[in-house]
Amino acid sequence: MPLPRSFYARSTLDVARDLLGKVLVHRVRGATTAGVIVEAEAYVGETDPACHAATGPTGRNRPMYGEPGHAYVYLNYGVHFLFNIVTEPAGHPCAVLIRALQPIDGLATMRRRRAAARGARGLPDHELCRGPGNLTRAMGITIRDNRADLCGDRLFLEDRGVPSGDVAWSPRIGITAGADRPWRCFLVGTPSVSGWHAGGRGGRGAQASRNLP
DNA sequence: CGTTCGATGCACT
DNA sequence: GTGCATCGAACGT
Repeated sequence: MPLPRSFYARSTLDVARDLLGKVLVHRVRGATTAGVIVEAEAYVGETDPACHAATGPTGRNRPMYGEPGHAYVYLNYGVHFLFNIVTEPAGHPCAVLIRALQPIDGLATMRRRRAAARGARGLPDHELCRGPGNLTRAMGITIRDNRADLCGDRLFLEDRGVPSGDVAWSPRIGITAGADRPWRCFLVGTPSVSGWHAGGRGGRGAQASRNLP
């Protein structure tokens, strides 16, 4: 059962944190894939220099200005689709980037898609949806899913009561502008989480906390 | 281990 | 024409 739109129509940082432990489900051509969200990043409106809305409304970022609970998907580096979830009431151009999943349904489909893309074969389960570009590939999410209503029955999120572990916040990965804002959150100790972990090498300031940054 | 770098498409200036 | 919210192969230490 999809999460209600009210779930998304809240503060982006709250939604990002609450998405951890929720399950992303994609049904396409009879194949279902699903995974638990273990890592996400908040992009918070026109005043956030890393947010696509920092330049004001454009053709690309238009979905962010619309109703919450919709997908914002775009092609990045000409290679990878990145999947975002639009948050906050319409008119507030905010979204949460999903960066990693713990796969739970359709592992064989995921493995086939990853292998078809780059010939990546024999991947361990925890690498199938590790990283924002990898998870869209494994889940079969493409530009066709841009603006999809996540309150429908094709691409949606649901609460399966997965026990959520400790949450940590850190700076966002792969950006330059706005790199000082600790708006990446993840479940500590989950092998599917991309990049560096709290307390991991580099010690780049991840804070273990259930609270907001 | 670590860092660099090419692939590849398109939105935006 | 410039610059990416990436990935992983290839190289250096």
